[in-house]
Amino acid sequence: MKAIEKRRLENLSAIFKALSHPTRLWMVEELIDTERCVCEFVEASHLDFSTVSKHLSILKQVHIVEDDKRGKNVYYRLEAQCIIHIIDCLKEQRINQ
Amino acid sequence: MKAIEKRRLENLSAIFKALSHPTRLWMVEELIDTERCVCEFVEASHLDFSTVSKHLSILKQVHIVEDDKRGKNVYYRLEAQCIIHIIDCLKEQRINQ
DNA sequence: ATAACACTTGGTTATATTGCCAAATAACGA
DNA sequence: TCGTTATTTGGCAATATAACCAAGTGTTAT
Repeated sequence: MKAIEKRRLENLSAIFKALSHPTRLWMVEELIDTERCVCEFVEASHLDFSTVSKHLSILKQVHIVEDDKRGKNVYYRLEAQCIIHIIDCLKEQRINQ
Repeated sequence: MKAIEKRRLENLSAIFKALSHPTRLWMVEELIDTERCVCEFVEASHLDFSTVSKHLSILKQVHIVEDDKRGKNVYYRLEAQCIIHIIDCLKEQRINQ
């Protein structure tokens, strides 16, 4: 396999990897209709601030979300709108227990 | 968070997790227009037979692929057709290096 | 039967991921 | 300025993942 093809597969799989954790998937769904600051995720999830921040940075790294700082807060919103369709599409999918 | 909601997110994230490895993504793309037996993936990837088999079983568990045995070979094909659109959709996606 | 082939499964080791805590940074208010 | 709040970063321990090898299963060919 060529190096460029390997790189393409690594990049694409990184996006799926970002979505492969229940918490991050929940975050993405939360961001579908509104932006949220980190503290809102912390409050709703009961996870540590650092944990939430790291999850969001993984989503940000692959451009699924984008952020901006306003005052003391950092607000996150969905950047990759196509994620909405993808999640919808996969909701049909069966899983073996 | 309710248990049923937790389960839903775990199931959905399992699908993304299955797609989150370059080798498995490559396999899925290979299966878009044709079925393939395990040995074809082994030959093309230079990975161990057991490694290839395990990757395929992860894809099978979440119903992305299905298989059937004919003679000595096990043939895999794409079960979740919507994966094609998903991969197309994400090809547009940027990644930070 | 038994040998060969095409897998799958179990075991082990190396590496990656996830969670928390503690410390660093940055903005705001007193 | 100093303290408080909001967030990020670094470090560590527990767990999960991925690779290989070896052994097991099932089918075909001799």
